[in-house]
Amino acid sequence: MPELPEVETVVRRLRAVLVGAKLRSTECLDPKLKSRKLTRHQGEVLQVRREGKNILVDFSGGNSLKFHLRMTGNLIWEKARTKTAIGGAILHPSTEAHLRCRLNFDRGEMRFIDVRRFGTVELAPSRLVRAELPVDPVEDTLTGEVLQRLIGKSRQAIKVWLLRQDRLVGVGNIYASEILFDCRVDPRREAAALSPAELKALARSTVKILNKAIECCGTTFSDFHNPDGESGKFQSFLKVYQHDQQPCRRCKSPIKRLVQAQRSTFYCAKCQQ
DNA sequence: ATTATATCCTGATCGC
DNA sequence: TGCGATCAGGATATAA
Repeated sequence: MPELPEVETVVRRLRAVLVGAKLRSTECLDPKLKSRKLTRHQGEVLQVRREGKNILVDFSGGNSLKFHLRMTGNLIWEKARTKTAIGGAILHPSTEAHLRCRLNFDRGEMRFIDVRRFGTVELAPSRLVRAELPVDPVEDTLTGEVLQRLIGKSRQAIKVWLLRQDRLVGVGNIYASEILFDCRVDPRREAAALSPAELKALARSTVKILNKAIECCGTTFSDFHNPDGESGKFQSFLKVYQHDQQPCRRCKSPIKRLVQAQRSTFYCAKCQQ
């Protein structure tokens, strides 16, 4: 489930292989994605970057390909091979079944693979894509004061609020639970009711957990892989997510699961107040 | 204005 | 062995 760390992992790898590459053609296998604009697009890649959970591939000529992986999307890079008698790249059968889009570059092929087909790709002018953004929580610029301003008078539970991409981009369901465990804040607390000290701790934990996850190249539960097909490593550092009934790492009391806004939340009722 | 809910999809898993 | 029900969660459209 790609959240900010998984998307950042993809962006870093794609940047290394795509900058300077020339897009020759694009083939959409999923009719849901097919657009004339997209399939006619060509050009040289200037940059690959991330805005929240969006992946932006900037092209010469002022347009950008904008990908969103949603739940199960993967961007896989297949380096061009020397021509063989067989010719063309060989696809793993399970991969082929969920191949939605293939982008042919001069130096290889990028494949957009997505089991549940929630993911999106569109072509948009780069400058429009660069519209003003919500706060990106990777940098130390996320402070308690900033959180306080963003939260305002919101009465949503803090766990639900953390998932709001219109205020703070990048946090998803897995990291929201992990962040709140790290700073010992109860996920059911009303956002606007958190004290300045709690907001400071929340800001610090958010930056800390997301950066740690980026270092680990993300979390792989079932679907996520980087463009080289490798899994993330952060799943071994998860302390509450999917740890229902297991002893808390700090106090040994059983981790609880609850549902907020139709999403699972995991927390320790004793540690998190 | 904010907040809650239904929807988009498919595969894995579970109970019968 | 299979069959239907349920769950997984990012973001948006719609409802309240």
